[in-house]
Parts: sequence; structure tokens; C-alpha cells
Amino acid sequence: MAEKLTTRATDYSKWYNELVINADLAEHSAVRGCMVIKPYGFAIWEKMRDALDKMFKDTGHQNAYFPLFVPRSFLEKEEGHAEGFAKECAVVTHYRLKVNPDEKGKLMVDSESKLEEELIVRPTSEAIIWNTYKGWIQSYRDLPILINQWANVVRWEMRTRLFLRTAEFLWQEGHTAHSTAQEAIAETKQMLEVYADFAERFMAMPVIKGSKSESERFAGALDTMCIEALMQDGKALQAGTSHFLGQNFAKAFDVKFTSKEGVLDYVWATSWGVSTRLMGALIMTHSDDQGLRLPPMLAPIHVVIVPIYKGEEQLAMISEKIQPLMSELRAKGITVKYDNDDTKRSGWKFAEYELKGVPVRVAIGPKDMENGTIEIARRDNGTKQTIPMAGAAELIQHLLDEIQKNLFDQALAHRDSHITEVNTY
RNA sequence: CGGGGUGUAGCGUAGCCCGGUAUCGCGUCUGCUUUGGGAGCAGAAGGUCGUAGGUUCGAAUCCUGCCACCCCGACCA
Repeated sequence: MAEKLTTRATDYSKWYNELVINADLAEHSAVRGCMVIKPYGFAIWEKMRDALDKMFKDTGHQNAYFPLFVPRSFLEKEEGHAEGFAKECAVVTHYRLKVNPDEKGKLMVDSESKLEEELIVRPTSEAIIWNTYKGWIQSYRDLPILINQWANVVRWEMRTRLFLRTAEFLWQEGHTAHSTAQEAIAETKQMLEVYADFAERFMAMPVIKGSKSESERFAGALDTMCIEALMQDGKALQAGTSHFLGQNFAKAFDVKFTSKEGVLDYVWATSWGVSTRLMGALIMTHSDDQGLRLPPMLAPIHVVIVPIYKGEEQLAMISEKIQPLMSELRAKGITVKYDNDDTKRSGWKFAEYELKGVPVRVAIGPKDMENGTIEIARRDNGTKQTIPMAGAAELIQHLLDEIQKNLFDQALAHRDSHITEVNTY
């Protein structure tokens, strides 16, 4: 635990891997290419998810859930889509196991249970969703349909990295249906704006919005728009995509509607998504050689309070003295952790919470008890100051806002100083 | 999926070339002393050497298959 991280300058990839593991965000599982997201990492993802979910609902979307399995024939229907995903699909061919008669205690696939048609574990849900929409849409009065789903998907990647590319990942996928191309295009752009807004306001991560070239476009889309952010190693990372699907899926699944004018036409579609890759983007945008630096808007713990004491009696006094401040902070919606774990020393805790990116640390010891003060340390710039306990809650609240802004400003300055114009690609 | 590398206690490692069941550090446990930046001393526990075969009197060590992870490349959110 006491070891230092590999520095970014030494080996950026190694630094990233060690950081994800040491900060307790995730670990490799026993299953190839699949990770375990640990409680601290999942808490950050939950904050992202909750913020995005609210933004989707504020723009008129509803959540729903579609099956994990997609019949092969559905996936085949949109040609470009089928070809694009074919080589990274997990396929279910049987529905039953049986005890191996030749080897006691072992299981084997029951060859009697072969499926008539293979089921594909969804790499994305356009196929199953558009097959469903066919039954929901007859008239322009049924449109638009604005649906989002939070789900896991599987893309059988050969080379994986925690959060950035795993065989199974968590994401959200929006799937909307519209009566006009203009409306669908407007939806595509709107959701790209939502992603950009989320990245900048919550993740403190400046992004560039753009359109993908034909070769990088989503399989089955007419236009793929994306947000990309610049990581500290100078590489851009795609952080979210929003697709204008035209009438490709409506035609493939025969989804037509009667317009106000009585004309029968195919429905216009969009889809858009962000995944747990955002975790990777968050880590690589802000963190330093000491560990994570989390923007307060997404930090599971805003403020950690570390008591410095000798003996149980002194700890009890500090614990009592700190209560009003904790209550005040919590009343302001600030998440506070009071770490009175007696088995760890204060110095160890300081290093640990820096590794985990907690934005503000408060330390209180005997000297503070005498003076009515506390020590406040900022994770973003490492500065420390001793301030009176009275009024500390307001100061911390402002400090959190300042840290959020500072992280964004630093990331923006880094990005802007690394932009180069290119005309060939 | 192509090329390269690694797998030994919870973690990081020595030993492997030249076969004789295993080294060190961190962590863990117990006790005492400590506590304003990853504590000190003393003692203790913990290992089917990734996995399955093969060679051998004997395999962490040699051979083969498989699995996992890391790095580089192609592909992708």
C-alpha cells in the first residue's frame, strides 16, 4: 500500500493501470476481458449515471429495458450494422448443460439443446429495439418515441484495458424515432450537446464536438457525431457518440407511419450513448502522480475529516468538537467522511485520500482544539491553510466550487496549448 | 487476431540457464511504545511455485498444451 505510483512521465499506460487498481476503482476479473467495478469506482459511475439520467429526462426521454439477447436474424437485417458488429459478437447456441457421463463432477453442453436460431449477446440494441418499435408505431401521433436504456453490452475485444475497453461494459443507449429527418437530426445534435454539457459541467472535462469520417461512422448510421477530449499523454479519447440513423433501421425492420397528410413513410431514427469509458476519461483528464483528482460534482466523498490525537480520550473530544461542522456540511448537501479508524495513522490516511482523489481534506488535532481552528487541504493544488472552525462550512462549500472550476481550467489550458491544425488525415 | 513479455504467500519479488519442495520486502496477526505526512521494536502465522499433461529416482527449474495479465500493432465506445 505504501508504494508510489509509476509517474505519468515514466510510463503513462502503467500509471493509469496502477491508479485504477490502487485507488480501488476496479480490478481484473477471472473472466477474460471483463472487469469488476469496485464500490468506490461504482460510486463515481452512479454519480455520472444519475446526472445523465436527469438530463435525459429533462429533455423528454423515458427509460425502458430491452432483452440482452438478439436473434441472429434481427442483427442481420440492417446490412451495414450486421457487418460492423459481426466479428465481435458473443453467440449463444445452446440453452442447457448436463453432467458429463465420462467425467464425474464435470458439466458439458447438452447437444440436445441446440437453439434453432442463435441468440447474440447485444453489442448494441438497435436491432431488438427497432423490431419492437414496429409494433408501437402506426401514426404520426405515435411519434416521437424518446427512449433510453441503461444496460450492459458485450463486444468481444481482443485487447482490453480497465474502463477504456472491456469485453463487457455498462452504458446507456438512447433510441429515438421521429416523423421527419429534421427532427431526428435536431435530436442527434441535442444529445451531443447534452453530452458536451455533462462532460464540461460534471466531469470538468473540456470536449471538442465533431462528426466522424465515413470510415469511423457507426455501422448503420448516416452521420456519427462525437465528443472527444484530450488526455494528458496528448491523445484524444472518444467520450460519447450521437448517431443520425436516417431511415436505415426503419427500412430494415419495416417501421412505417401515416403522416398528418395521410402519406405512408418510413420513420427517422437516432441513437446515442456513453459508457463506463467515461471513467477512464475522467481519470486520465485530471489525475496526477499522487493519484486521482476528482471533480467535486462526481466525487463520492467531498470532504474527509482526519482526527489527529493521542489516546481515546482526545479522540472522543475531537469527535464531539467536529460534529457541528459535519452537520453543517451535510445540511449543504456535501458528503463528509469522518475517518476515526484507529488502526491507521493520520499520515497514512492523508496519502490514501490523495490517492482516491477526495477534493478536500480537513485535519483537526490538539493544537486546533486549543485555537478553535481546523486545517484544510485542497487535493487539486495541494495547498493547506488553517482557518477558524466558525464559518468553515461556507468556506468549504465555496472551495468545492473553486476546485471544480480549477480542474476544468487546468484541463482547458492543457487542451488549448496542444491543439494543432491539420488538413490531411 | 499478429509480434514480444510475464505468471512463485494478500501484494511485489529472488531462485529457473546448470533439477534435490523455496529467498527477501510490504501487508496480516500478537504485545509494548507511538500518533500534525504512508511509525518503531520484538514475536508469529501464511505457499497445490497459473493450470493440465510429459521426461526423471526426484520438477518452481527441462518439454508440450491450455488459461490469464502486460506492452507494441490492426480494430473498436
